[in-house]
Amino acid sequence: MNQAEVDTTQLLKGVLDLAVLAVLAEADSYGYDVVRRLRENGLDHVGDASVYGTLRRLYQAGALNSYVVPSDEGPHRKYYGLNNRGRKALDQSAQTWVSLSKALNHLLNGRSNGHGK
Amino acid sequence: MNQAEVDTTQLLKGVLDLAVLAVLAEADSYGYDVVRRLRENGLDHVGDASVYGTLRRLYQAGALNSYVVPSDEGPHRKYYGLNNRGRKALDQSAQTWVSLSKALNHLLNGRSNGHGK
DNA sequence: TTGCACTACCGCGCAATCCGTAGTAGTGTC
DNA sequence: GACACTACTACGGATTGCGCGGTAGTGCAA
Repeated sequence: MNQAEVDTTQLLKGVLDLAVLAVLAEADSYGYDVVRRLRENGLDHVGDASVYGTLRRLYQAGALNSYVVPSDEGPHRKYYGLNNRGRKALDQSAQTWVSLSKALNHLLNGRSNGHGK
Repeated sequence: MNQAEVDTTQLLKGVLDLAVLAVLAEADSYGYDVVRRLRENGLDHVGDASVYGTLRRLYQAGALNSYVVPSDEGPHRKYYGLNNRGRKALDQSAQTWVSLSKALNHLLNGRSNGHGK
């Protein structure tokens, strides 16, 4: 409550889309698996519901196409994959990210840090 | 509306706190000036209301102290500065940021990009 | 005087989105 | 029948940035 630190949650807010897009760029995938890959890549605290939500949003935005694949070891899987729009979106988002990322790092380095205990 | 790109707005959501903290780490400042510095550093689209809000939130969270300085060329200025808590918060937030930033970049580089345009 | 621009700050309501919890459903195992 | 794992969905809650508009003080020009 009275913590002033930035919460991962808040950071994730703008970044999840990008992360999911990036994961899907590697290979088509379904929700459950996306969550796993995200976690393997350092996004530990991602809730599954967030990912499913993101997936659906991106799909509705026209960035993904999807197809259902019956699974041999569980329920069916709803695969998602990038389409043209998705790739463009990834490209743009990546740029936006990089530019903001640079700005932030610049600000953080502006600190005359180094006397850090 | 039907764009799938990441909006700067959403990215800012998690980052504004950090950015403001970083700016204040350089030197005490007041809202109007923080906005200016943020913009000079690449955070172009920051609304002033967002900054004032952030400042107040951080202050209420106990990360900042503030004092009013009468200005000779306009209204008074409400200065804000980092205190101990604020520095710690900045430190922690910066770490969180770096770690997420790394994860993201890792994901983005995972792309076999490079055939760019 | 009146009007305008600039500095400086604040309040309100909106919209977006991530989370936690819980629920549904299919399969396999004990 | 109970449980675990896979896979997806629904719902309400909380946070937070934004746009718009308002209040004030100063200085300049007409």
